Amino acid sequence: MQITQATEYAVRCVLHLALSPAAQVVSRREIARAREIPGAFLAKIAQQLARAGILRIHQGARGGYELLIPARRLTLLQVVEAAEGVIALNTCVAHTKICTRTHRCAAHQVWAKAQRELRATLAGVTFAKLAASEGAPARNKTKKGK
Amino acid sequence: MQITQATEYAVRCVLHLALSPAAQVVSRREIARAREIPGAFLAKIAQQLARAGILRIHQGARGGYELLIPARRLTLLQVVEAAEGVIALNTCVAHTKICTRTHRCAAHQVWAKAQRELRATLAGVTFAKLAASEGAPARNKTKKGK
DNA sequence: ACATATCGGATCTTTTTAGTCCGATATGAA
DNA sequence: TTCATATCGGACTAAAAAGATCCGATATGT
Repeated sequence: MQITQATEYAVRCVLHLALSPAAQVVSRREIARAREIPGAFLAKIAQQLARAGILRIHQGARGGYELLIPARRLTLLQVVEAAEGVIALNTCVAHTKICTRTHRCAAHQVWAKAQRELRATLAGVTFAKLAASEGAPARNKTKKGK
Repeated sequence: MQITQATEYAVRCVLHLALSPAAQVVSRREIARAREIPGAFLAKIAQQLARAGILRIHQGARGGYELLIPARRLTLLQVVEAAEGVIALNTCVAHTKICTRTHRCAAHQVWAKAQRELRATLAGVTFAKLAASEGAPARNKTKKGK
């Protein structure tokens, strides 16, 4: 019932990229150091993010990671599900396929609803927003209109 | 990011009790058989539910489990957290204590919000409700007014 | 060509999950 | 008051997932 450490790292990594000048390649080493992520582990996580189309990996000298999706468009949900797989609170709501218990599982609807809400919440937060709240140390409410 | 099997079993067990005549003791064996739960495992889970005050365990001949909280009052959240521990999407929102990252963790607020919503959703569903939807096989929408 | 830097698969360790086992204990009934 | 029944509850085990690390292969800027 918790996100994994890898997901937490993925979020930190993408946030770091979102805070860097757009379309810039940032080395794994730098991200790992700045965000306190084990370097070798970050490499693995980045691969998943790359497969999901969230970032591009540049190999070779002066290589590193480049954010492919603009922070305004990139949601927390996308990153979480890239790292974690699609969110599913219970195995019975995991595969959209019909599970044999479905019809007699009273709680099924509830898991499904909770799952929808959770995904909606995460989908409602972009990395631009996160970056803003990180950039401005957020005294009390550093929010503008919306 | 998923509930455990133990939690799923706990829900099934309590639901079974909620569907039995009130204040009745139902044997572990019966519940295990009816709800497809490994008997020995159910014993462990029941202990947690008992510690949480959700049910009483009767030892000895003709022993078994008895629901202590009326189904109308008992929510899914109570059972889930009895089996799973308090829901926390991220370790940083787990202990209400201050984590060193909190102030620089932009996502913190989001996890906290998602967690609140999830708990609210589960708290909004009573076992009376679940029992009703199980009792009435729910054709399409067997819902009354609300 | 070569230093730099990531790839990506294999491997390892630790923790969690899922479940079993069994001597101890409690209880209803003969 | 004994005995069959039934759970207790802690110790134990197996399997899976999580969290990393390692390393030969590969790509690239200079």
